[in-house]
Amino acid sequence: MKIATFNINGVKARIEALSHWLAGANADVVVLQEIKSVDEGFPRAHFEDLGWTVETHGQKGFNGVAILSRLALEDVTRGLPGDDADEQARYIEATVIGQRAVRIAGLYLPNGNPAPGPKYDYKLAWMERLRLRAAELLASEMPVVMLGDYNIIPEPRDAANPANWVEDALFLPESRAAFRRILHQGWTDAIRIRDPHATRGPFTFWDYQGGAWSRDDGIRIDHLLLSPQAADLMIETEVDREARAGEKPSDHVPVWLRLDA
DNA sequence: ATGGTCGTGTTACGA
Repeated sequence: MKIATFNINGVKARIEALSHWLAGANADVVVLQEIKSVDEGFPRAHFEDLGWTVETHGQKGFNGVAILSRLALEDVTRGLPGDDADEQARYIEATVIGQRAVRIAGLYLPNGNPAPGPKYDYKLAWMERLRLRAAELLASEMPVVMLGDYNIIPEPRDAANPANWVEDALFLPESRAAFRRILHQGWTDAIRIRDPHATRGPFTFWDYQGGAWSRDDGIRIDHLLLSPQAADLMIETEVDREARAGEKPSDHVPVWLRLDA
């Protein structure tokens, strides 16, 4: 089972780039972030005609997440538990039925800038809610893949120029500590453990501004976290870096893994 | 030193 995450930065603007990547990737499940669309505005029929089952959790203008799957989905839930007043569409879960059942959590973690401020407070509160949900997912003892745009640069080696990020919500010590607090529950950072001693990257995001892509001034903020039962099934994991060089690209690239499931 | 690029849905704001 091949499972991917892709922050597409607007599904309507990215139909061609996304369809092109899907045609070559041969993924079974894809979680999308920043669809920037309400559910009724998502080009559902386009992807259904290409053979995908589509589940969306959108809102007007910003944010929004979705799941595309070639395999059957069960028990789809929308929204991160823990705050009924939170109206931002950033979280969706489903169980994918392959050779085995795998629980998938697709997330778009708040950016949090500027920090300090209310947006940063919201980011940290959201991460605490994610920590509580992550603990429940681990307790299920299922293979679980919790993946998406975490808006967290875990370590200096995950940025080409870490000094540029020291006051940014993506890299502040409190943000990184909150991410580690979740990791240390027992999750595996798939891309990192593939190459534990890497000194640079691999990056998953390059800003549109200032020629960041051409200078390879990137950061690693899209992550795949695996429960122990999922980590035991991992075969390979990769960043599809070349997607950033295509026509009208997202500022993020897809990251994926293959499970023996 | 400054401003720089996208997408959405209007011409502001979030990233």
